Amino acid sequence: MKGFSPLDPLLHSQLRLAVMSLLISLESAEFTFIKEKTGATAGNLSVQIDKLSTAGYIEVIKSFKGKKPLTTCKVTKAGITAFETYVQALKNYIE
Amino acid sequence: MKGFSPLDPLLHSQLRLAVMSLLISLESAEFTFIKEKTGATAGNLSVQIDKLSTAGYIEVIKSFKGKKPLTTCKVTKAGITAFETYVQALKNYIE
DNA sequence: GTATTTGGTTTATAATATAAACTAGTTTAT
DNA sequence: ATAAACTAGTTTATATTATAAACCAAATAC
Repeated sequence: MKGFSPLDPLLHSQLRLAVMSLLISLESAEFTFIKEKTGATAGNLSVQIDKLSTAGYIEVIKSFKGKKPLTTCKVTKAGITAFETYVQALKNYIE
Repeated sequence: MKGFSPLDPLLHSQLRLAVMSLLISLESAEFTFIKEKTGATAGNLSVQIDKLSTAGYIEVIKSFKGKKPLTTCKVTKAGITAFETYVQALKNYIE
């Protein structure tokens, strides 16, 4: 019978999962790009990126593109591992 | 690029997803059985079953086993469809 | 009889997600 | 040069969700 191992609550969120999914396939991405691709509001995205960053799942790099502030996100080793673990756990639920 | 179609919030919950997963493979199951398999507390399970039932994803049948109350859950057609849709959407995030 | 267990439900609290309001600075138009 | 509108976010407040604690009624065990 199935195991139903716990699902990392940090990843079990539509927006955070989408962000991680994007970052894993792209290595790194800009805030505005992620915002577009996910359709999230800036506020929500800012909060969720902060959570992923605090958890050490992503790295947030603040710089400037010309004179405008630029926030770039990059997935970390820990983030990739967590994502893979989450996906494996999920499979117990959906297969 | 990936689509990130929305994930049915009713199914995007660890416990409710586990309940649906169980019911889909077993057709129907008793409250106590689901409680054991999922490791949920009775209170939490009661609430989540109620939500799935209100949504029409499961049918809840109340009867008696001898003299004790017996709650049996059965997945509905709508529930199966919703689950399948959820799984397809999820694949955009995790593949 | 009374204490405990079974099979739950209801209600309260904690956690999360989301949106609205705000900050700081830039570009554009007048 | 200054006001209006835009970019790129952050902070804070609110709504929603998840979870747990407290409760209830009946049955069984002592």
